[in-house]
Amino acid sequence: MGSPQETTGRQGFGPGRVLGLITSRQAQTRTAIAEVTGLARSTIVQRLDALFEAGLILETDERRPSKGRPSQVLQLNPAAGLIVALDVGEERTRIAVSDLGLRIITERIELLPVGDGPEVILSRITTAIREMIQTAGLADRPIAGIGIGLPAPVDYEAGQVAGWSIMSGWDGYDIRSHLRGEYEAAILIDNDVNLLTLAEHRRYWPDVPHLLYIKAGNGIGSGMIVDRRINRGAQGAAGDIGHAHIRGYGDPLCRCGNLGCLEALVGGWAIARDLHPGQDSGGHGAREIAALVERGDTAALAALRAGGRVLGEAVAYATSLLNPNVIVIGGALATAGDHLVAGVRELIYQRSLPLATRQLRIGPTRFKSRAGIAGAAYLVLDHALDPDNLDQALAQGRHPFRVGVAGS
Amino acid sequence: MGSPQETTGRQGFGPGRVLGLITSRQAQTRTAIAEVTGLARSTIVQRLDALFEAGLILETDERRPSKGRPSQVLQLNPAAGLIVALDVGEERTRIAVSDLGLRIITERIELLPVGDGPEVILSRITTAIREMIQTAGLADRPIAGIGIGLPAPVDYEAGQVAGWSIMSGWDGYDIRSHLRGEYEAAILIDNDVNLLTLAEHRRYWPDVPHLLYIKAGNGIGSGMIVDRRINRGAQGAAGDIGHAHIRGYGDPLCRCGNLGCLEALVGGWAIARDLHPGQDSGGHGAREIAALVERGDTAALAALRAGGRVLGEAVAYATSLLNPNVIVIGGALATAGDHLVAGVRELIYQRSLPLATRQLRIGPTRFKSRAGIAGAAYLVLDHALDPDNLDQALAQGRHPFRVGVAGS
DNA sequence: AATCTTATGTACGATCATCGACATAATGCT
DNA sequence: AGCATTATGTCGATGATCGTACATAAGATT
Repeated sequence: MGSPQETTGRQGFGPGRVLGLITSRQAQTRTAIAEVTGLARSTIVQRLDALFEAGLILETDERRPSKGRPSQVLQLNPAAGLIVALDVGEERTRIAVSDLGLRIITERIELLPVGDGPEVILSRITTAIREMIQTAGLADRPIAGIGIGLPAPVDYEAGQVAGWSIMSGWDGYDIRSHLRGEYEAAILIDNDVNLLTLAEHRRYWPDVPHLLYIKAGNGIGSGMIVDRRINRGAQGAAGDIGHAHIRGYGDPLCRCGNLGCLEALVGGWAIARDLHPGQDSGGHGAREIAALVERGDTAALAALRAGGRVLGEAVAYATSLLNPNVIVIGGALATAGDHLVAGVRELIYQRSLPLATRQLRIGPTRFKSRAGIAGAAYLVLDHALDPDNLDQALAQGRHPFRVGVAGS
Repeated sequence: MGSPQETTGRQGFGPGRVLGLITSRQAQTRTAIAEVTGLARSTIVQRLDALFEAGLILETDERRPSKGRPSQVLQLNPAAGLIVALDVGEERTRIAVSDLGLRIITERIELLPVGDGPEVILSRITTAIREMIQTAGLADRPIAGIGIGLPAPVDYEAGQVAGWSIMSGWDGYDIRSHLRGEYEAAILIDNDVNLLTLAEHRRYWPDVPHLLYIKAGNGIGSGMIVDRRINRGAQGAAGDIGHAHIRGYGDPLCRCGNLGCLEALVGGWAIARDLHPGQDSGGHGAREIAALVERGDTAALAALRAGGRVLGEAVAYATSLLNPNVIVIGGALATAGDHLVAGVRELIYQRSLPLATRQLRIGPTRFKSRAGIAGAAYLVLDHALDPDNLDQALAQGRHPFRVGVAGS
């Protein structure tokens, strides 16, 4: 006991990192934290005092029994702040307000066609948020941040839509400035698939360093966790494989104007198109397929399985390139029975290298309909609880959730 | 001047990070460092004293002129330690000893078939290193680390070959333990293509966050820098695209036993096979092609260009997935004229999304034959100069290059 | 019920990092 | 040559941080 030089090596354990130990459940009692950090317990008490004073932590009812006095379990104070999570879709936007424990307090879905442009949409969203917070009687709680998922490539640093997409009129629009007038919280904007990926990772695979997420809905997209962090790529376009060209399946016309895109082969609209040529599914092929599978339509079922194999080609290649620990498949097509996932699995195990597949786990997402919102919330949480941000704010006596500089 | 709250926010500027400012050329004089860090100049002098004492930095002859007393430019002391870099190939191993400025002091190439197994090879390498250091009169200099590139998937943390490859008999062999008896320096082992990627990034594109490297030689491999760091994947197999299946080119037999691998289409041996069916190039197709192109052989030239287009399909898909800033193409095929690169470029600009390609730069590597060694050296340098390692060592009064715990 | 064991609260002193001030050095400018 | 200007060297004061020591709390054990 008390062997020398047993420090954790790395110094610099500010309040932020201590909070990190608590939220990550690595150490939740005072003595445990002292042991893990190697710091004196008195020092830890100092850190915790700062966190108590800022209202960031609470003592739980729970006590860990021991042979002596039981220890008090500490916890992030869920009521320390609100998280506003937005999942912006092509036609509908899901708005949720949750606490720091990611428990949703209010939720609403607004019909807002993104084509109406950012001014209109953002104003209506702002109104909705204000109403929701008022109605729920939460007006006094500080907002830890606003997380927004958009169906477009996003320049995460700049907080702007980064290029061509369904969101015409949004490209380059300064979303943060628009909302900054209303809120002085951090505003974090990301691509929707990235947020699905983040949610999946944080919720179900937090210990895994590399995860590949495939969204198979009406369109096809992907996101990836590399070394425990989202990879957004140079322009925020990483994961945009929907319009990658896939040889050998007859190059059908894609809605982007090119031929033979992955999406034109296995996107929901494409599978619907192949199931009953001539008819127009009205752009909601994925939902239609899901409905058919529900009814046990064998043609739809076979189409999904075949689509899975085509998708599997693309995923197999991505597997060779990225060598993930886990592949998660989401989107309307993935959750319509196990058929798409089965097709993908089939091809991956057939195609990829044994080394890369030996320990690879492939499966459908376990989220129902709130994955996007969860991702947006995790984004905010990760930012709000970031040790550097926190320590800086606490050192300056500033409230940790009030935005510091011009920063994100 | 002296506006309040102008601190760099992040505290914890130990000697390690100060050294980082110097080596990265962000701030090379005492006053400049003080400005950048926001710390008092006297504090910086303390940090520098520690670095001087450890022999890690030097004052250059260079002085930055100003209106008053010119400032002293500081520099990493290249003679503070030796870097041993090993580029292990299938038949030959290149061994280099360099200083911390990455200037090669001695170099040698040994004929060592990896098939002889780790015991034999490593023993002969050890002998060679000892001879080289003795002959060059460097026996008194500490070794900052030994960097090893292997033509196989490598578990970087464990320092072991991770799966099937040409290196039969190496799988799971504990390379570090073998060398640990001889040296007490850090021993860092990585896949050879990862080291090519690292070298390319550090030497030519240090400011770019995302880089994709393609090695087109006899085999095909790749490596990637994601957020300024190498992505090695779950089992160290990231980038292994040589045996990914590519549809639509007739599925020729690959040397791995499968059909239609990328390597079987555009690997050096495959192109040579197509140029003169029936003959056996003796396994050195890439060199043969390079020689033919040198002589102006039009058939070889056309084959290379066509190969570039096929390779381009794979690279285009990787581009969509990763959205890199830069793609560098290396290997014997890439440096044989511009034909392969031209073919790749052609396909990428045709296939990939405009957003991802608008600012994308694609080109051949500028390295000649020492890229592998450079990568191994950078690996060691990054480790030896890692702020956390350094600060810990200095705090303990330990020499920074003597290995601390059992660690890497 | 008394005792043991472990967690927690609090206070004081030692240590360390950091800073500000003053002295000195080296060049450009007049 | 002398002055202005900027870089650097050095030292003591300050303040935060940390650890030890002692006191108290709460349950387990006997």
